[in-house]
Amino acid sequence: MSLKNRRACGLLSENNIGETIKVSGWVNRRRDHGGLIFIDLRDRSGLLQLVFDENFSDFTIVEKLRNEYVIEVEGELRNRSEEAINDKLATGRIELVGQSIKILNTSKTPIFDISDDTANVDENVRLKYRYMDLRRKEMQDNLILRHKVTMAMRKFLDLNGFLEIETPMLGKSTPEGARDYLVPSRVNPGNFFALPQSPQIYKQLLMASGMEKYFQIARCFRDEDLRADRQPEFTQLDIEMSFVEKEDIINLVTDMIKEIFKETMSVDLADSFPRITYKEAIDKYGSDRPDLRFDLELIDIGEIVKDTEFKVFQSVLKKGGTIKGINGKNCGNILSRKEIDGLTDFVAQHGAKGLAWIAIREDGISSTIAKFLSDSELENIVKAMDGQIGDLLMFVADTKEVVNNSLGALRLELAKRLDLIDENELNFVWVVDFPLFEYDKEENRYVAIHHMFTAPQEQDLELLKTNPLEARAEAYDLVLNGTELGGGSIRIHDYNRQKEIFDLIGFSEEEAKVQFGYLLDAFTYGAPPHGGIAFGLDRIIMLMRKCSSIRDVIAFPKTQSASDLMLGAPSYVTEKQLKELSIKSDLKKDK
RNA sequence: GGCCCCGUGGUGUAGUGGUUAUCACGCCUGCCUGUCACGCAGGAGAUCGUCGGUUCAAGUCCGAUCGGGGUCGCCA
Repeated sequence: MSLKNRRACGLLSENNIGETIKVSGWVNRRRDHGGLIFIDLRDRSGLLQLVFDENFSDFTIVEKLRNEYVIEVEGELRNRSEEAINDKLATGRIELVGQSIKILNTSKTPIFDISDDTANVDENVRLKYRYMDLRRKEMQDNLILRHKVTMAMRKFLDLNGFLEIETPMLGKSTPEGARDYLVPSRVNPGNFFALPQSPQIYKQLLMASGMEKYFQIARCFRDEDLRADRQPEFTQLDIEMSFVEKEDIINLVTDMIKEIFKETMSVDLADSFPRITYKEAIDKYGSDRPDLRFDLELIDIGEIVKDTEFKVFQSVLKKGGTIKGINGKNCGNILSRKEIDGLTDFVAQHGAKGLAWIAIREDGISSTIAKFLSDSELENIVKAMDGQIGDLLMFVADTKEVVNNSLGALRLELAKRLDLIDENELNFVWVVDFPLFEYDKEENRYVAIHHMFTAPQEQDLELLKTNPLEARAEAYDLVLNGTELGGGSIRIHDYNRQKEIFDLIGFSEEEAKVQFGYLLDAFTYGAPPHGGIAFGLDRIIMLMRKCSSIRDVIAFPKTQSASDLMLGAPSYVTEKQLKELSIKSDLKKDK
């Protein structure tokens, strides 16, 4: 029997009844009735029930089959009898009667159950035996969707005139941004390449090259600590276009996202996504990636208590801080005193020194701070926050940053506890009008919020000279359910403008030339106006598949300590290798 | 670097300082011709992550360490 003419298990149907068919795959499960054995055969397309009875010439081979053996079987496809139909299976109305069988490979007893849909196996084990984990249907579906999404992206962008262009992995370390992964250069001792944190500069140079419309499904590397949605290497859909304005890019990628959801999940999204300014997002939700599936808005009560006697509020306001509250609807009834104390610990993780609260009860107000506030202040606060009986009003008074961070996080936490989130909703929002800079107190200078090639908004150009922190950028982020899917900007394409920005973030002319001379040069040879965006592919797939970590949509991900449990990477290398690279380690080797 | 959680047969788990360390699935042997989480009978399988401490006695308490996860910092 040759491997040719193999059919896909999951694609067979009643249309194939009576045909002699060859299938091959893995033994998903066997049911041995003595003189009759059923095998659920699994291949990538699905499951098919095979039947063998004791009259079959190679029945002794069938008796030896175990889970995950790889077999090839030829036989006749037939209808199951009425009572034997299994509605849970796509191929539940048919079965293959085995007429010949060959064991292509045996398998040790699987470490965990491949046929079980639930991934309730320790992630350690799954990662060490990743090739087994990836046999599970859930994981196959994740990678299949990922494939479909990238295909849809390529198709959409191709139809819109984009060129897919590869850029180098071995590039140059640049200041700002994340920590680089470095690669030593053997032929240039003491010199290092950096793996790209993103193809940002390359794609701008491609615009200077006249490519006009570029995209790449690009691997990016950042040597920072890991999270559920952060891996040291991850994939971006990277896009850049010439002769465009912000609206062109927003419109294009809105259409692309719609197309992707339609084509891969048959989901119809709205024609356009709502927009929110950065300022409004921070003011109302305490985050630049607000989850708008629920309300729980932050309310500033600074104005109400501006003349308060309450020392804590007084001193915060005097120092230019902020006092905001959030109304935990009905929380007064739901949360115990202990749980409320727990929320205090929760906001403390985000820097808040305390969580003041006012519980509105049937019999009046219960509060940690009521005694420090006047009746009218109290009344106005309750009114401003629409406090009803049963509500729990919670407040943080601190610097603007701490207030927004802690209440933004509390908002999400409350939504979870109060079960306010509709898991099936797809809430897209564009966040626009980001500031160009923020102030870094440690380094005592401005730093770019997006990156230093982002163009300022036309009407804010004057502010660059007077009050740079007020200047807004021509930048935009696309947020889905509180996760930043992607972000981009219109770039600077003018030599002097770019120098001005470098100057503001404290780059000397000298330094700018050394670091980015080639880019500045490019601007002097007719670089077109351009802009673009980049999307986190892993995050998109994670959200589409409702996974809790991008590890589940990456074939071979790394653990939180950035290691690969299957390969045992990273690992020590030989002294000879290091020597060739002119590298010395100051760590004691323990092997 | 900080905080929090987890680590017990192959897998998932139970386990008030004193048990022969619980149960389910899986595995092995035998039986079984319509199952699909097949069934029935029997069996094997655990240095309780590692090291140290407290104690007459530690899976259990304490400390350290290793591994995994969540999160803050960090991630333009």
